[in-house]
Parts: sequence; C-alpha cells; structure tokens
Amino acid sequence: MGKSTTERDQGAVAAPEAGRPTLKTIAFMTGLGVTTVSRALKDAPEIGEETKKRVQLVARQVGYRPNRAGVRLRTGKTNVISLVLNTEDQIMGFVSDIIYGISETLAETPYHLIVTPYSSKKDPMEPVRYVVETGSADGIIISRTQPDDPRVRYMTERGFPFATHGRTHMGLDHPFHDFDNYVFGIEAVRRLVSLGRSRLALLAPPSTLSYHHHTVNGFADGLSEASVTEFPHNTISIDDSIEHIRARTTQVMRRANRPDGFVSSAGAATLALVAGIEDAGLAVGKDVDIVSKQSSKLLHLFRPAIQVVNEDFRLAGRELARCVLGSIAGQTGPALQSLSRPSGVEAYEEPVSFGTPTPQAAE
Amino acid sequence: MGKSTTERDQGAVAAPEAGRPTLKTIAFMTGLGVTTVSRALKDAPEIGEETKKRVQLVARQVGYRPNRAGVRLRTGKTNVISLVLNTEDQIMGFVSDIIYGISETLAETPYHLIVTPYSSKKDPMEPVRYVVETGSADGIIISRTQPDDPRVRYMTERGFPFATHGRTHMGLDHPFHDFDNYVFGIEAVRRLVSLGRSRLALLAPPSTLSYHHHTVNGFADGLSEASVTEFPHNTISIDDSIEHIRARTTQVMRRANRPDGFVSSAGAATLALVAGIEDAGLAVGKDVDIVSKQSSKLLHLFRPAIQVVNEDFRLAGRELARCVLGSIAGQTGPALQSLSRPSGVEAYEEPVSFGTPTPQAAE
DNA sequence: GCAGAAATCTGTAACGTTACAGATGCTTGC
DNA sequence: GCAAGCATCTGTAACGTTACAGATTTCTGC
Repeated sequence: MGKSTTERDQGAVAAPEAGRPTLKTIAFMTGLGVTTVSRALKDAPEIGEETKKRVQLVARQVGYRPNRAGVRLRTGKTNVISLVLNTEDQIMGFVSDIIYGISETLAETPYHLIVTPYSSKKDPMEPVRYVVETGSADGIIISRTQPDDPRVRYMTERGFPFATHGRTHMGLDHPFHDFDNYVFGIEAVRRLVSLGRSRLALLAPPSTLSYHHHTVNGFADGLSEASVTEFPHNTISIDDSIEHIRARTTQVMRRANRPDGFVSSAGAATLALVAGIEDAGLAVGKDVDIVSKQSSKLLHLFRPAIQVVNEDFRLAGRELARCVLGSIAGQTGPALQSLSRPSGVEAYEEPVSFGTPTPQAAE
Repeated sequence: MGKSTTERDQGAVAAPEAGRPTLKTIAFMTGLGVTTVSRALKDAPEIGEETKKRVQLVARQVGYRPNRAGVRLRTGKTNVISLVLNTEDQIMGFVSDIIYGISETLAETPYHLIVTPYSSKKDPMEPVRYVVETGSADGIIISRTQPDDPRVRYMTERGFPFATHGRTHMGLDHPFHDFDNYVFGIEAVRRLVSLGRSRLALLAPPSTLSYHHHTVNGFADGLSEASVTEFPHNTISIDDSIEHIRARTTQVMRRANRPDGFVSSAGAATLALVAGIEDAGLAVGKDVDIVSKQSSKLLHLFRPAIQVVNEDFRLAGRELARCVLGSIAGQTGPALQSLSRPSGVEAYEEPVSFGTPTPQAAE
C-alpha cells in the first residue's frame, strides 16, 4: 500500500481514477508531472518538442477537455460571453439571428454564450452590474444603445470588455457594431422621392436610442436634399404596440394633407403601418409608398409594393462577437468598430461627430 | 510575520483581502470558521440559530455571492441549463420567445441559460454529446423532437436531466412540454368545415418530427369526422423555403380540383402559402380559407381572413424550464409533462399511445 | 575537469467551495 | 464526580487548473 519503490518516483502522479480525463490522467499516462502536461498542452517554449507532441497526442486520444471550473477558479477567466437582452423587445425575432450570428463566431473558440435577460420595466443597468460584479462572463454584448448610455459608462470605468449593438456619442472609444441608419434614412427618402412622393413621414425607433438619431438625421438630410417636406409622425415609434401604430396611422391618413410616403425602421411596425393605411381606405404602392427595413425577408410577401432594405442581424451577431472577443484580448480602436450597410460590412473609418455619421452613401 | 499569538487562534481565518467577498471574508468578519459560514448560509441544522442569523446578515451586507467556479469545481453542479438550438431553424423567431420564457423561470433560481447551437447540416447529437460529456450544464432542453429520438435515448441512458419540446414515442417516460397539435389539427379542420370548405390540404411540419404526426392525425380525424376529403399537399413542409412553398402552392391551386381550405402549422409558411394562392389569382377568405398557427400575432394584419390559432412559445419556455429543473431535482413522471392548448397549459394526464394523443378537445 | 548557462522538467500553493471527520464545551443522568 | 450525549463549531482535504520558484540534467566554454 506504500508508495511504489521505483527509483524514479518523484514525477509519478498518484492515481488513474476513471471518469473524465484530467491533467492528472494524462500526467499518469505519460509519466510526466501535472505542470508539464499543462504547459505542454499550451505549447509553452520551455517544454521539449517531443514531449509536447507526445502529450498532445495522448490528450487527443483520451479526449481531454480542460475543466472549465478549474480554469475559471484558478485564472478568473470564464470563457463566457453574456448577451444582455430586453425581454419585451423585438417581435418578429431578430434576436434569434443575433444569437445565431454570435454563436457562429464563438463556435471556433472556447467561449460559451449565456443569455442574460432583463425586463424593460426594470433597470437596464441591473443585468450588466450583475455580470460585472459577479464576474460571470469575460465580456458583454448589449443592444438598445443610447447616445449617453450608463451601461457603457459603467463598463468603461471598470475596464470591463464589451461591445454595443449601436453607437454612443459619449466621446468614448468603445467596440461596437451598427447598421448605418443614416444611410438608410437618406436612401429611403431618395427612393420615395424617385417614386414621386413628396410628403414623407418617418416611423422611427424610440427617441432614447442612438439609432433614432441616425435615422432621423438621414431622413432629414434626404428631405433637404430634395427640398421635400416632412410630415411629422413622431408621436409614435416602432416600439409602440401594433394596435397603437395602426390606429394612429389611420388617423393621420384620414387628414386632407396626409403623407404619401413612409420610411419605417422595423418590419413588424411596417405591418401595422400598412394596416393603418388600409384602414383609411388607401393602398400601398398607389396612394402611398413605403420604404422599410426588415430582418426576415417577409415583407415583400405581405405587400409586394413595399420597398425593403434588409438588415442582416446574423451578420451583426458575428461582428459583435468579434468585437467583444477583441475587447477581451485587449485590443482597442477602429478595428473593433464596424458599420454595416445593406450591401455588407465596412470598417468604421473616421470618428465623425454624432449627428452626421458617414455621410457618403452606400453604392 | 509569525502567527498571531492570541489565545483563540484556531478559528481565526487569515486575511481580509479586498475584492469580491468570499466565505473567507465572512468568516473573518464574524470570527467563525469558513466551514461554519458555508453551513450557516445554507441553513444547516447543526449551526446555532443566532449564528445563522448573524452570518446571513453579514453576507447580505457585504453582498456575498457564492463563486460559481468554486461550487462547480467542488460539487460538479454547474447551475447552468443548456438550450440546444438548430441555427437554420425558424424564421420569424419563436426562438426568442422560448428563450425569454426559460429566462423568466430561471430568473428566480441560481441557474444561467446557455445557448448551444448546431447547424442542421451537422449531427444533432453533437451538441448534446458535448454538454453531457463535458458536464457543461446540469440539464438540457432540446426541440425538434423526433418520435424515436437518439438524443433522448442518449440522455436517458446516461441519466442526464433534460426536457424536450415535443413528445417522443419510445416508451420512455421523460419530461416534455408540447403544444397539442392533435387538437390543433382536428379543430382546424372543424373550423374549415364550418366555413363550408371540403377539399382540405395540410401544410405540415417535416415528417421527421413528432408533431408532424400529431398534426397529421388530428387533421385526419377531423376529416373523417366530417367525411371530408384530403387534398394531398405533402410534398412540402413548413421547413421548406418560402419560395418553394409559394411556387408549389401556386401549382396546386391552378389545378381544376384544387383545395379550398388549408391548415398550416407555422406563421411564416402561411405567408408563403397565401402568396402562392394569390399568385394563382385566388383570394383568401373567398376562394379558399386558411387556419394557421402563429406565435407572433401578425397574421391577422397580413390577411384578416386568415383563421389563427396562437401558440404561446414564451409559455413553452417557462414550462420547459420548469420541467428540466424538476428533472434535475430528481423528479419524474407526469408532473414534468405538460401539454398546452391555445387556451393554456394542462397536465399531461394519461400516457396514451402515440398517434391518438389526448383525444378530448379543448373547450 | 568544472563553473555556469541552457533546456527541460518538477512540486507546491492557491483560486472558493463543501464533505468529512473530528474537536470543544456544556448538559444530563446517576 | 464523571461518562455519555448533545449542540456547535472546527480544520483538512479535495475538486482541476496554473503561477511560481525551484530542481535536475545536459551542454557549453575555457
């Protein structure tokens, strides 16, 4: 029962122990020390070439996978990304696409994706604070970004890695991915104008969110470009209920000097918009034209006359994951900032002042 | 530098150490041993009442949160639920609703939700095997359940807790939540019949999935009830592309003896169906009626004439989380099995043979 | 031949938690 | 007075990993 009396007894690791293989298992099998095995598996320079090969071979053979709890406890690294989501958000699920996009990028890494939801009735800071304070993830992805976002401030102050879906205008240089809603706004107006429309209304995102402003600015610049007037439709936003959007739109469309063109920032809201228009006895493509963003490609089934602009949320997910991984790796700057257009993703070039982002149009 | 020479030196814990509070911190503050603190926080009987109160007070004050890695390493318990998802799945995002539902239930527990995706091009077993083998979660939720599902067999054999969205017919008694698609099928037919329709077609889920059979059986029983004929439309399923469904439907609707009623198992597919019908120059609510399931409440905006049946995926998420938690807690049997109807959830009463589930209709 | 460097390997300790097997002191019974 | 029992509390070890500070051996220069 005593220790084996073999002369080379020092390096010998105690027990084989069935179950999931650990470093100890491999150490036992190779006759090496646990430390050596650990270092060998991460290709450390102070381990002999042949030893590394041998260890890595054995590890592969037995299907070794580092124990996450062990690593996490020792190093503090969780290998987890947290996606913070508003649970009242987003009917018609662009959420699943973002998740799939993130997953695609994370698939080639040791990272897992955990979803941390919050109710919009509660404090949006709460989930962020939870993750940061408990260290339950290495990085956070947030959406519904605001121009002056307390979450961004909080994480920046603490040096906690994150990426935002949407830009801020806080003078902070942080990782983000965003759809260029300025371009969307201006292009949408151009398209409506080219269809002969001249009294244009915008169904915008809620005014608390950054992309509200981008969209509004693009829309406004489009209007002045063509010397066309805006029809104010800003008592509602795409976050309002279907019923509300519908009813309000009907009201508006019954006025004498009603709008003849709409720009809508969300697919589901567009459905309500169309319903409201039709409730007023008017027809899309005839009495009125609509340019709408959409994530799923369903609007043209709904009313073929709707002009659609696709926003690829799976792409956004991939980009956001890339950004947050970069942030975790300590990178900063423009490499972690990107804008996407209907046509694709582009690097975010010059940090322009908020309000006139990337004035050049997509082509 | 030597140990303090206070007489009562035994119980004294070494250092305060700034940062996140641990058991050690509380032990130091209370003058108790780490073990005592640990036991006190979980209300163990061998700890004095007053001590427990004191420890719990201090813990609350300093905002103590057990270190997940520590617990996980020591006990093997991850406090994680894994949701396994097919990334090609489900346009129009019922996925987000399921996630939100699960989150609602998990919110009151220490559990986190991690999303483990797989591509449908790959082996659906792979993510399940990964989670089970690496022990990266305490329980798994799967969807796209098949009548004879290898994942269910695998997890059952290994005694790994799980819940399925959808039933199996493997003679295994496992936790599940399901929508009663038999009732949907039969009720859908009844509704079409009551609208005077008699040549009915079913746009069903793919035949590999369990709920295909439930739906088909309900549909068939509805037909024979009313002595109405089926119009075979089974070369396509709701998993086919929008374009494919649309084109195929148009073909079918151009035949002389075309169907005059449709039952559709998914909202997005219904959009394609309608497009196909209209491509053939026919109108929903006039030439043809449709009864469709939907998760988001958007179909009535699309074509008000569509008869809709709502499937609440947020509810499904809540139920699935409840089931898998029960499974983790060692529960078994009917308490972890539930069916939902448009009207709500019901316990799954008698284990009926596959093919004739819960024949009583919702009322 | 030998000091010293280089190359390669090693054990120990620690991360925070809990199972386990005691300790300690106070009652109780007789 | 004291054994036995009880109520409370305790330290140690272990989960799997890695940082650290050595060990050991071999190679080099002179």
